[in-house]
Amino acid sequence: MKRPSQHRDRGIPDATVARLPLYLRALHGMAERAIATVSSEDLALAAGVNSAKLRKDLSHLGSYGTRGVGYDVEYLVYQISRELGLTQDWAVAIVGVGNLGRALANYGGFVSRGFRVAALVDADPEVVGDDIAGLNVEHIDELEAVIKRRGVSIVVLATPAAAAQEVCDRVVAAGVTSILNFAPVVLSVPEGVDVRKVDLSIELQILAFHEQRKAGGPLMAVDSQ
Amino acid sequence: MKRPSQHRDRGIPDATVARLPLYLRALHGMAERAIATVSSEDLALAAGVNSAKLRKDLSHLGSYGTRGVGYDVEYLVYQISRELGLTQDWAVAIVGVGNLGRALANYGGFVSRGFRVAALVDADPEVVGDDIAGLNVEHIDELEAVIKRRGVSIVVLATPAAAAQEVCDRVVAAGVTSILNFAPVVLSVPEGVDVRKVDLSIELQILAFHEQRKAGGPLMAVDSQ
DNA sequence: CCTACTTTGTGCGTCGGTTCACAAAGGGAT
DNA sequence: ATCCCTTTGTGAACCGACGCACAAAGTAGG
Repeated sequence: MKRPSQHRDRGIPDATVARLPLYLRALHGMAERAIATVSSEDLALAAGVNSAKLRKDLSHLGSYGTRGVGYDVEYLVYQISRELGLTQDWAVAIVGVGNLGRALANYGGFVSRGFRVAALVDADPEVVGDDIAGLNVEHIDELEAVIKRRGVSIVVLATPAAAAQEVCDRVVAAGVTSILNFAPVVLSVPEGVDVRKVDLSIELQILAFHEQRKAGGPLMAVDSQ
Repeated sequence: MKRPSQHRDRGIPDATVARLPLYLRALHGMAERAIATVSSEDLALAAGVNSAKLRKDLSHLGSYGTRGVGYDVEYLVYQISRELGLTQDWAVAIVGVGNLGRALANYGGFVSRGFRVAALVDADPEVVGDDIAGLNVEHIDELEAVIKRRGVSIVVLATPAAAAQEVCDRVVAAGVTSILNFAPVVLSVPEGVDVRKVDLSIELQILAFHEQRKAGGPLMAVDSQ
């Protein structure tokens, strides 16, 4: 009982998954401007990728396009959202309410994509109890209780580097299997737990590398200043 | 027709460049703990990569290890820093002093890697003139002047999405060729300008995709144990 | 000096991802 | 209905990255 048209089991490449949110963002913009259908060429342009790549990416979800016409914007938004799991509501906890944690709590981009900041947690008694972005900051001692009570399934780590691994261990022990880590440390987690890391200074260092190349050119003789 | 191959191939793969900051971070930690030499195995563990990959990455910079011994920590720190261009001082301007811009201005990870936040710029008269992280927020009208006066070579965009492209155009026109973009838009820039983007909600969406799979997505195909 | 041991540097098979190019599929006009 | 035009979906070549496995190169000890 094999369906030739169904190849959406396990087989979506990581590189494709990483681009789906990009397409989704471009599609949302088009939906707002009341664009009904879009060609792979135009969508690729809006998302900043090659059109062949876009078509191949979308083909992994199924055949949602119409040859000679393009893709229906609304329908594609729905299909990608469903594939990414954005049709459900995700409760996110932010641990570490420093400058970054605060910025994240106030960041509008989360809410608009099916993510709900359900809890803020910190260790500093100075900030525990504060109201930030309409949420009460809770104490780190309550971490496990908060996760269970609020049904948190994704944790954002915005703690100092030194505290990240310990907090990570605790949230994993509490059943969380998806972590977004802003602390500049390599977290070690058991099999089955997903960690994605964002390191702001790493991005700058990569830019610096290329900038240095550009500035120096083939002859790197201007370094004495 | 193939390009004549350079004797010294200065072309370091992008994947390698992206990992060098990771190695550097691990090495700094070791230097602080007074570790003099380190094997590829240990360093790879600390950086969270495969040891063969690490050795191959380092071999692109030169033969800085000693067989049977390992790598000299201090020396390797210097070599990687130099390769990344971190031995010089980079002046960074942050445009957009909202929650995120504020967090970035206060983020310690920049300064410790050779980056100096040299200017803060915003359009809101409410925040222009404020002191944040020891810096005076300047008005967007002064953008070009500030870039020139402070020798800014890297710009961090933390503006609303709607303003990002216009600011981008202006900083590019002012001679900046390296941009770190936090705004959720695809920037279009001329050839020769590097843009790296960080989109917080994209990372969450990727996590949600995998989380959905784990939880039992379209098919309840949960592995036993 | 010679032997035993450690660790680097890399050749090579493999794999995933990107891109090209085109046949297949649909719409619209006549 | 038939022809022409547009655009998708994909086979296949290409390209870079990954990781195994091993020879080369070094240390240490007798």
